Amino acid sequence: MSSPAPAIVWFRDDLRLADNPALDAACQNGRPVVAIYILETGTGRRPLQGAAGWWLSRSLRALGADIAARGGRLLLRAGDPREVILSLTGETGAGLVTWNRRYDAAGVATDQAIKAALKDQGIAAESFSANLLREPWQVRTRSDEPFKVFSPFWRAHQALGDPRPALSAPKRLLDGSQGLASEALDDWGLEPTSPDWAAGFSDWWTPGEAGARERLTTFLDGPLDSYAADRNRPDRDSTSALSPHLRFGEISPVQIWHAAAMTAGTGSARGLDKFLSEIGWREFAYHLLFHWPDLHRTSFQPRFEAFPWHGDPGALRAWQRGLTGYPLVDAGMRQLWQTGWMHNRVRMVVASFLAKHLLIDWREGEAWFWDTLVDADVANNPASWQWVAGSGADAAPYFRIFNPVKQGTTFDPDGTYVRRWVPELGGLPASAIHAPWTASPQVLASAGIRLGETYPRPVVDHDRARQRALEAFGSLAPRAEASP
DNA sequence: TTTTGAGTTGTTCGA
DNA sequence: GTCGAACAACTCAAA
Repeated sequence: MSSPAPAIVWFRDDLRLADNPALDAACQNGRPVVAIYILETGTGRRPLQGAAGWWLSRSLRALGADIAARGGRLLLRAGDPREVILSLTGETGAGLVTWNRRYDAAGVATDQAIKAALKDQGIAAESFSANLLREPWQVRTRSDEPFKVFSPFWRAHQALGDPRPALSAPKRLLDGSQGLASEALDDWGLEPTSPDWAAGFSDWWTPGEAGARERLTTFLDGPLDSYAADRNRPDRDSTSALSPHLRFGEISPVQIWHAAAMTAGTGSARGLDKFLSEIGWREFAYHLLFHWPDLHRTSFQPRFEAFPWHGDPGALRAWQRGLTGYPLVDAGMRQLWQTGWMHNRVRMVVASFLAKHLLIDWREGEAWFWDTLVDADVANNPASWQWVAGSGADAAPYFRIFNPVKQGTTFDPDGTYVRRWVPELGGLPASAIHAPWTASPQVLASAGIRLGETYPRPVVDHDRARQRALEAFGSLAPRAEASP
């Protein structure tokens, strides 16, 4: 008896073997599997770059090893997926192609085109829900519209019941890739060489499915209990730090949901609810992206398209480099640069600082994060930036302007976080660490600090910047309907 | 159709 | 030091 025709499983933002419906479907009925990852060009999707490229490279390495350990092989090819997939079906005689869905407009359009082309050739194509708890079109208001406000969205989402059960990983894979060409990961140049700005990343991260699982376990066993309060403390390791693993699908929200619900004891109900609602915000961001596909380019509230942003290259550069003179802002921007990640509370502070203190277009900040975050996410990143800037769905009101000094004294009271990332301020006492310009000359001298030389003076004065922002934002026309 | 309650994460001021 | 109000109305989503 000859073996059945192979199935192609196309890995994208789902670099895992467990709870992978596309993989699961491909290897049913004893089918040989051809696993492929495509470095995509020509489809108009946002190019993956910078820090996320580093992560992708490491994650593909891990996935390739995991697949090999089960007897299979991960093919790597670069190009237009509409051509690569069709070429591969010709090379293999595959009768089935499977993948897990994505939700950005260019990705959806690409997938639809490929599905239609495969059907024309009599090849089955199946796509699956894998990377969200619910598909973005499943959650609707009573009047059958998409949601624009988080709380009712999340209530309606939860009212749909528990997510589907998680799938386990296939134990063995029948390799259908004999004789097929694969490119070499190193040739893709995803990891930097000179300068190697990612040199410190591997101190912090273990990309891949095993690393994701370990991170989840560590979080559930410890910080989850006090998550409701401690999640705001950048000086503590109190968040899950799962974002890059989720970004690349090394773990699924379905797996996280079940594991968290299973682990949480009665005492941590608040921590659990809060944690799951953060997963909910990710769901909401994808809901928004699916229904408002231009989310990263166009303000959700159209009136913001008329906002007089300041083009200020010097201030932008100071922000990017962590040289604004506000220690909490600078600590965050340097944590981002050195680790590819930033604590969520600090993300809000630095984003508010860019959009409100500096009046720089949120798109500049979104683009910088897109380049420097290992978790750069096509939905979360623009949705969160628009939320902070005030232009987004259910956004922060414009008069909510974070005071970087007050945020520092509240959420980093001892200055531990600032000292870790802005070492030149390390000698300051906690009373001055968030506002060095208020320290006496003696305190500065004994800490070895010369303002304007070893550490910058503030690029803007908080009170003046706040007034300026209130006036600028207050002059905006009233809100108009955002249309999908 | 109209009404109504609600709406992630803040800061400042003055009593 | 603490507390409530002001900041600004407006939209969303359900009843």
